[in-house]
Amino acid sequence: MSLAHAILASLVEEATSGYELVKDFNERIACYWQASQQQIYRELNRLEEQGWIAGERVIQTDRPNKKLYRITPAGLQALKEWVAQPSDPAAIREELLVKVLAGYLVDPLVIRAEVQRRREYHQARLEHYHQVEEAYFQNLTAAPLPKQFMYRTLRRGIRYEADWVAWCDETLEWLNGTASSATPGTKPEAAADWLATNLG
Amino acid sequence: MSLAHAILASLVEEATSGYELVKDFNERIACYWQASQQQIYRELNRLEEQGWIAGERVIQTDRPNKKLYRITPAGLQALKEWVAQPSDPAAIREELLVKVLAGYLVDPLVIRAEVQRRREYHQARLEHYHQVEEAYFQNLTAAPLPKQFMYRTLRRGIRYEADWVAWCDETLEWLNGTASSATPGTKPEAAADWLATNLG
DNA sequence: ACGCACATGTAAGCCGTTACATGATTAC
DNA sequence: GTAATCATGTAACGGCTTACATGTGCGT
Repeated sequence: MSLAHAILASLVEEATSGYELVKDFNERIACYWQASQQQIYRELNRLEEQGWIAGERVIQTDRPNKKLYRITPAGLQALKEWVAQPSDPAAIREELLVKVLAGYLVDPLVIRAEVQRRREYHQARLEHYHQVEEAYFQNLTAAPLPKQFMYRTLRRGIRYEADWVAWCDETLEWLNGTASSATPGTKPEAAADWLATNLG
Repeated sequence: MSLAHAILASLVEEATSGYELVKDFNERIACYWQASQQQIYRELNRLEEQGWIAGERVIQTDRPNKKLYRITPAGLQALKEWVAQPSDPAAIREELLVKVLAGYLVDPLVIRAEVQRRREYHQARLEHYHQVEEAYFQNLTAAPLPKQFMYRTLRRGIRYEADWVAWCDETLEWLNGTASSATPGTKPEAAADWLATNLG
């Protein structure tokens, strides 16, 4: 039920329409929580039924009408209680790494192209985050608390993207060396030597 | 359908039982793909129905009987085709960062304790990965290709955990400064100045 | 007339989580 | 006897993905 709380957290400071929330999730929230348009509209309906948010129809003349949602006292209370509870790390399910693991089965050019593509993706996000950082988070010591907490989430996004770029770089470097000389479809030999190791 | 392919990739080099696969997923695969016991057994049944793997009952006297699964030629072909296709980055849904965003709503001690807890978690995983690295990935240039590709996935895990530790450290440092002087339940003021910014 | 930004929905199906369930063998 | 490891399942539920669907108002 964390999507609900991510929405609540976004509604604390100002009333927002579903359409605007979708944009927020695509833009500034995406670095730590992704949600689709369909998910968001459904969750808004649930939250309203539950009384944690209240929607208000706003008639607009220059645009289609919209519905503005505000967090209710009950919603704020629920959010605070949820924030105070411990949470587990997110599960990781990264297709690219499954493909890297099986990379010896295909033409090395395939993996190299894919890692290169990922590098460009993360590099673009990183540059965007840096622009946001420069434009909106300069005088942090003078900024209000919510903004300082928000900066912490941006820092996570920056680190995450930079780290991916660095992994792509070291992987590309390796691919340009050893792997380029290998023949595709190389017969796999026993390589899982570390199978016996366990996580405490 | 990537769990299926993660399983296929694990079965290429050797026949494995469901029980062993569960352990593999908890230990060496967890750094890029997490799956529960229930998921794995269900997926093994589906893969066998589809003809991508073949199971064989093995009678054991010193232990309960087990079922060994092998990848079939059709399964290997399917895996190769899947690996050759491009894949999107994984979706991130990190509860901790939603809580950090709303951190100004609660006692600063709550967030600090939670970030500290996360730091210890990632630090422990990092140390484990480093042990695996030293024990099993020393002579990489002489190692067979599959092992070298596998090392790339371990490197991703090492980087990921180290990056989290570093973010926790910089966040804790900040929390020990500014945030400790703030009163809990501070009234939120307009802080979402960067709402207008868009991701290309 | 057409495309774009704005604005909000429905529905099917798959995947993952949670809870429950059973049983064999070894070691203490 | 009882805990730990080995070994394999079933079932309900909820969340996420994918595809489809509708309509307004502005600018060119």
